Amino acid sequence: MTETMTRYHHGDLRAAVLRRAEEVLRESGTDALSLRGIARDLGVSHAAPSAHFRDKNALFDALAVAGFRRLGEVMDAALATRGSLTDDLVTFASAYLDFATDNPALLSVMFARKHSETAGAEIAEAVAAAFAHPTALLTDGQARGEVVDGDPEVIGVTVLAAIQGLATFVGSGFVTPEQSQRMLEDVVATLMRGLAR
Amino acid sequence: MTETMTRYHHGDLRAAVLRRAEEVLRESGTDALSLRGIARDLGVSHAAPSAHFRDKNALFDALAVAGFRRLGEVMDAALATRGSLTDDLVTFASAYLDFATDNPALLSVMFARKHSETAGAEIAEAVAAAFAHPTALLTDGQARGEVVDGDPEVIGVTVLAAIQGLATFVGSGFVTPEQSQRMLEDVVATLMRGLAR
DNA sequence: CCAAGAATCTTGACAATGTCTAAATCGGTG
DNA sequence: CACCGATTTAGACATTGTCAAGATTCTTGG
Repeated sequence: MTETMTRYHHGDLRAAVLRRAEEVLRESGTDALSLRGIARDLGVSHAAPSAHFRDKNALFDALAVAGFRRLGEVMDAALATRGSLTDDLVTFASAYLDFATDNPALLSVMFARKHSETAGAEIAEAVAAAFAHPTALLTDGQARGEVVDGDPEVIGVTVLAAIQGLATFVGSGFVTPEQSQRMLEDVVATLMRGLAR
Repeated sequence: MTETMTRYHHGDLRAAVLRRAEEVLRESGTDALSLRGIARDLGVSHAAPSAHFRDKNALFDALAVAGFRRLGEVMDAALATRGSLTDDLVTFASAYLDFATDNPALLSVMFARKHSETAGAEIAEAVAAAFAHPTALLTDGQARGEVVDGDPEVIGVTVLAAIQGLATFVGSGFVTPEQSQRMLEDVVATLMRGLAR
């Protein structure tokens, strides 16, 4: 950055590329992301990243994996202390929406449909880890008798889908971050209560 | 209209560009979409589309508007005949997921965050029209005493978010279209029943 | 009817980008 | 210490979005 620490050629590229790529994504969006631009910012030649990322798609794949990993960590941290099921769901959704608000471009990369076959497995693993939480919350809730019976996986999908939908609305700008906090609570309350009378 | 378009130079470009752009989006995805490629396919010069679309972003904006309009029509058609609330919700969700399955790239364009200020209003209108249905369904359900009381807007957001989340999962490939049909029914059932016990 | 004037389309040019190839440079290992 | 693989560089190429004139067609007012 400001520091001209010109190690000869080498440094920990790949990590540096990933870091800078996420920055660009957050600050300027997806179209502003160019391999040459990143290389320029890092002070390496334009083809240097190709040693670590075969393709631009490979970079996107790596960004998606890193994104899901970080999302998982964020949720782990958010759910470190637990309360009632409703509270926990709100906490979970809130953490997710904060992530979506702070990284809309990254989120759309994560849910892009271009992942290579090989990266797909890695991504699927990270997704499973990040999305295991609601199912776990529901399983616990069932054990405490707070939650209706049924396959926690199935019920978890509903919760996950609702929150993911909200995240999409926030990420696409149809809902402002301010509105999202209220909506989130409404959605969780509605989910808990159910629609039928 | 069955008339072949190739008049002199002119024809109904703009419409032709939009049509071809949707085709490319459906058949080859977003990165395969290039203004020059479309112009080539239509047999016009590479700069011809610029008369109708200032930017590539302007084309994306127009695609998003057209997409939401068509989505609204699809839902109108699907909900022409009505049944029980549960059936109607399944019908609605099914129509949405079919759309998402058939046009994943278009869907991601529709929910991209790059819409220009001017197109934003047009899009918002189309979105409101397309997404008014679940709220209407719930209002009717409330009138019949099938649905819990409360602001239909608020409850509608939950339904919409859940379905949108499923659509995202399908569109990104995490869920196959075959799985989505079962999930959809599970999600609607869970929504109706509620989580609390 | 016809002459502007606007809309549409073409041609040419430019910078930027992703990607490929060949050569140079570094680090570690035998 | 020499060698080999990993890393980086330099150069080249096709493609793309965009801009600036210029040509062509359509429209419209006098």
